[in-house]
Amino acid sequence: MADDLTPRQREILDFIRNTLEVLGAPPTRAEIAGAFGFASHNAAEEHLKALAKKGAIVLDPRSARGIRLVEQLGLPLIGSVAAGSPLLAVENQLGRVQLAPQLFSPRADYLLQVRGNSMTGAGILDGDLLAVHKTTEARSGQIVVARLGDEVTVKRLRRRGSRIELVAENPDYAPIVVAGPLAIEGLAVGLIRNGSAL
Amino acid sequence: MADDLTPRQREILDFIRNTLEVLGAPPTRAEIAGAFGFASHNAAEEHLKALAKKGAIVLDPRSARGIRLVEQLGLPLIGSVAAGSPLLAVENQLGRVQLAPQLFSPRADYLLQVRGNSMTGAGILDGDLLAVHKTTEARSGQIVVARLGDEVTVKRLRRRGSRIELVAENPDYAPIVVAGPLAIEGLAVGLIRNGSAL
DNA sequence: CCGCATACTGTATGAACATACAGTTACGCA
DNA sequence: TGCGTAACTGTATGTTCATACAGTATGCGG
Repeated sequence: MADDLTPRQREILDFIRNTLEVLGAPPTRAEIAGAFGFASHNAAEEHLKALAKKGAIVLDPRSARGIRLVEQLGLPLIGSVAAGSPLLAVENQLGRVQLAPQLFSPRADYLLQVRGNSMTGAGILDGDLLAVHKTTEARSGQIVVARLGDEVTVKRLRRRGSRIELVAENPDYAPIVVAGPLAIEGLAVGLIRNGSAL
Repeated sequence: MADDLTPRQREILDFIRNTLEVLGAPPTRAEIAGAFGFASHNAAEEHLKALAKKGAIVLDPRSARGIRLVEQLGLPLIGSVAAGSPLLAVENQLGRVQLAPQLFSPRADYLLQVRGNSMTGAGILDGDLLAVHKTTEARSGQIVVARLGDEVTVKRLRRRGSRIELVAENPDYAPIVVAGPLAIEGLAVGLIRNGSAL
């Protein structure tokens, strides 16, 4: 969907890329119009809308120079999660990792930096980046990101009849039998290990 | 001058860096004020002015999000110089090279792509990028970028009494005795050779 | 030939932004 | 003790920007 751009739209996209490199910030509508000789900056606005609809850019509403190239968007990297805050809250984000979400299946929505050794048996080590697909549904046997009260944890989900367990992949950790409210935040769909952690 | 920042100014600079990475564009004054809890965005404005005065950033006047980090500014790369145009005119710039100007001493102001073999004896080959410090003063024996009428040339400056010569470092080229107007554009302070030219 | 998409001109409006000026408080320096 | 600088609050102003609406011209698929 992001590939079927018209020649003109491709030119606009290239101009945005170029402005980003030369100026260090995305262009305004007026700058686009100026560069292409448009008499009306609305022409630029409509090109941007078309590019946004086709998924090439994301527009930040009412923000000056609020144009973002999807190609350099990457995935948000979530570090330790502050108690009570939504997983994807800005204060939990360590930054962004340049990575195509489609590399995983289903699509990864964010990366979670794993803490602890409870999943070493599944090859998930301390410090690894876990690619997570945001969903509330998971089947038994899948590795999930779950929230137990204020705690966010990565475990394997087990349904035994009506009983739900979160099982660690490490003999040192006992399975957690879910009693209270269990919120599944997402499904593990991949893993990234930094060279220095090998 | 860009290093003697106060702790607070360093925090602001870090926030700009972070915003640039996370958002893809520099922050506005309001965003800075919001992030630091300032009640007045003028506090942000003054920090930006201080950072600009100390050379850490460059402010683009009246431009939304017009903050540029000097550290990622790089040096302009000058290619062939169009007759009659100022050396640093935009049409002569091939781009920018990510390089700390302080790498050279005195500080390099731009890079000039050398054409021809007149300075091979000094180890300056065709295609090399010559780091140039912008100045009009040079001592005898120094390698300078000089303008002779419409021509821009790189040669070694020689003063013999009242006579001024521009000497090539290649036996195939005869020294130029300066008669007409000589404008010294700059002083060679370093050299960069691209791997493919080795 | 009609409808629809692309690619614009021209105009308008309100919110976002940069930026100046007048103060205040605290701290180090001479 | 007084002065300069850093780090703010509070207010104000005008421009920059995003963005909507009403048109026009062209080409393409049905």
